[in-house]
Amino acid sequence: MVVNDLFGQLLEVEPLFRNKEVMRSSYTPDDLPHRDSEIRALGSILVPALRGETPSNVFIYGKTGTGKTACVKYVGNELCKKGLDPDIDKRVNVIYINCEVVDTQYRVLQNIANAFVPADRWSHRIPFTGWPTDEVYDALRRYADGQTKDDHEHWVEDPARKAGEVTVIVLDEVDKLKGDEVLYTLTRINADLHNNKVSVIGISNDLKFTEFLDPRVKSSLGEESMIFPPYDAHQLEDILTQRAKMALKDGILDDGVIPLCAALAAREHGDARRALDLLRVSAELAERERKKVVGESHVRLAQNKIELDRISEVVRTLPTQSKLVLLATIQGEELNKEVGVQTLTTGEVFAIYKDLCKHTGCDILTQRRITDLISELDMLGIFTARVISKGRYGRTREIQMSCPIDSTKSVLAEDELIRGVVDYKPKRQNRLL
DNA sequence: CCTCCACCGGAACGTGAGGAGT
DNA sequence: ACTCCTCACGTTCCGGTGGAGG
Repeated sequence: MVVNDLFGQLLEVEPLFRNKEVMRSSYTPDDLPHRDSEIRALGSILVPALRGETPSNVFIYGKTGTGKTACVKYVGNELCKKGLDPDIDKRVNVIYINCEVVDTQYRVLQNIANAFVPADRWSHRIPFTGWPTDEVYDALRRYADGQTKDDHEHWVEDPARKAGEVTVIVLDEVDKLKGDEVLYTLTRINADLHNNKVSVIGISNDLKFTEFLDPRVKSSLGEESMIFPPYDAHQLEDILTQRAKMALKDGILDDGVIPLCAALAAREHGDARRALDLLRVSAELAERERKKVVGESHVRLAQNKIELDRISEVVRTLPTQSKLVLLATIQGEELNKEVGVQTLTTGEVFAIYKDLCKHTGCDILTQRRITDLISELDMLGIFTARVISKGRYGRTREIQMSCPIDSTKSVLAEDELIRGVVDYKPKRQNRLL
């Protein structure tokens, strides 16, 4: 049967959203609830920029979804705006780099330098490869110091800029950076500048990150440090209410929806991103059902969907050997269920795993290695493995799946190597007890 | 109280891929 | 083109261990 006017039909669905972008975590709202003190603190650290003095470098720490990035972006914007005020007239450059995307020394320097290149001078941009790193640094230094390239590619003082300008470089997720030389270079760049100043803001969700840093970097980056605490359920409610007002049409949320989203997200270390995702997915699900109102049931569904998507993604990107271990665990559990036993041990998983390797032609890793792979899968939350002692019968890990078996299997079946053995029936081991 | 199972998990080392320096 | 280094992934070796059963 041919579907008549497929998209026409789909478009007829009454949308519940007014503006979905607002619900994405990348969106920076004009008002950040419950972050006044952090915004004030950051503002007072950066305010010297408006007097042409160098603000201290700042290191910001906080778990995911605590508003670090949003606050920094917000304060950065305000800072730029205020600098344009004719009474003040101090240009401030705020350059934002996400180190998870831009993770090498070269690319960080290149990105920062290119932020100074005006749009009509596109050809002056530094290529993403090809230059020696120190030349990129030199270009960055000159740009930051108020120079620019003329039509003949010579460095000249930029007439549009004045001495005393401050550049704030924001390095989000600094812990993802490969090597700390960039940090060393950037925190010391002021020694090479004559007219202008640079200060660095590092953002991380890993508090231990600084332990591994070169002590010199550590002290200069940590001149000031800030910690963003997680939101509690009430604060999350306020955030959700504020965003929902902008993103969703009026009166489409049941009373319990926002508190429920907030409570669920608060349980997971007060992650606002998580709360917003929950609310957005809930509304999407309701919309797909062509409902006019989002109910608590949609939130529950959304939570399952998010968790399922996460697991699927993790399983999909697992290395082959880990997939085999996971499959062995699933099959061992199914086998045990038939017999009415509930504990699955490392030894059993390893035995089935060896069988699977033989059938697929994969190398068989040692049991020691498999122990580590089992720990990793445990950490990823795919199953739980805890060490127990069975007295006379030894000490081992007790492994139990903690995600839906059928959907996990179908994700595993996407792997060509494994597809042939997903429905393999392992032989029963001779087991005591 | 001691034994002894069946594995845990630390340490040291080997290997190959990929980057940086020269 | 060359070496050197680092890193991820695995192996080998081995001391360590909670508690049921004797």
